[in-house]
Amino acid sequence: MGASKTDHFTDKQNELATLAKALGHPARVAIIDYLLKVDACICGDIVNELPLAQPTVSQHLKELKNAGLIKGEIEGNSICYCIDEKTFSKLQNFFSRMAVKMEKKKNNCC
Amino acid sequence: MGASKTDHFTDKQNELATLAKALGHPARVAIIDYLLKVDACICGDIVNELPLAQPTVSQHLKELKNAGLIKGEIEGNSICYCIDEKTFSKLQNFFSRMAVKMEKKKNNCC
DNA sequence: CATGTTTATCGTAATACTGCAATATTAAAT
DNA sequence: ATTTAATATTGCAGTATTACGATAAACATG
Repeated sequence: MGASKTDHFTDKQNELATLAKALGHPARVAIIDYLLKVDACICGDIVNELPLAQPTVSQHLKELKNAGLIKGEIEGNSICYCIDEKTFSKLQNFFSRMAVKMEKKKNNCC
Repeated sequence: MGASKTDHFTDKQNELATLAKALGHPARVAIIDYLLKVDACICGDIVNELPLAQPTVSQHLKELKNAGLIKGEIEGNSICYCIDEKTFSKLQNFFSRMAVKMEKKKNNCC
C-alpha cells in the first residue's frame, strides 16, 4: 500500500513521525547542517553545497519547509532560507520527555 | 530512482538520517511510546496495542531494531523488546549540538 | 524589452515503503 | 509427538519517495 494509517495514531505521534520523516534523508540533514554552519541565513548557495541537481535540492527544501523545519523568505530574485527554531525545540521536547520516561524505568528492565 | 545517494554525505549525516527515518512512521513512534509507557520491557502485547496486523507490526519492530532504537531478546517462546537508550542519547546529542549552534547565531539572521 | 540568474514545477523512471494474507519457524505445553 | 502460542518471513498489490532533464516563473539588470 505505501500509505500510513495516520488516523489510527495520536496527533503527537503523527507530528513526531512527520518531523522525523523530514529529517530521514541525508540530503535534508546536510541542508540543516549547512544552515547551521554558516553564520546567517542563506540566499542561494545551497544547491552548490550538495551533490544533487537543482530540482532535487529544491524538492528537499520544499519538504523541509512543509514539515516546518525551515523557513524561506523571498529576497530579491533569490530566497533566504533559515532554520525554524520553534520546530526544532519541539523536536527536542519530544526527546527530552522520552529521556525522562527512560530515567524513571531504569533498572526496571533488561 | 528512489535510492538515496548516501555515499555523498558524511557518516554523521547518514546516521542521523537513518535514525530519523526509523522514527518517521507513526506506528513506530507508537511502539516507542508504548515501550516507554509500560514500566518494564514487553514480551508480546505490542501487536495487540497497535491497529495493524501482526506481520506489519513485526516488520516495524524489525526496522526499529535494525536502526538500533530497540533491542529484542528471546524469552521463552516470546520476545522481550525494550528501548536501546544508547541510541536515543545519541539522537539527543545530535539535537543538542544543533541547539548550541542555533543559540550562537541568534540575531545574526532573519 | 531582452537577457541572465535563481528557484519552482512537471513529467517520468527507478526504487523503497506500507500493509496484509498465507505460510514458516520456534519453543512451550499437553 | 501433537498441539498451541508467539514471531518471523514470503509474496504481492498499492502507494510514496528520490532523482533529474526539461521547462516555466519571477525578478533584476543592461
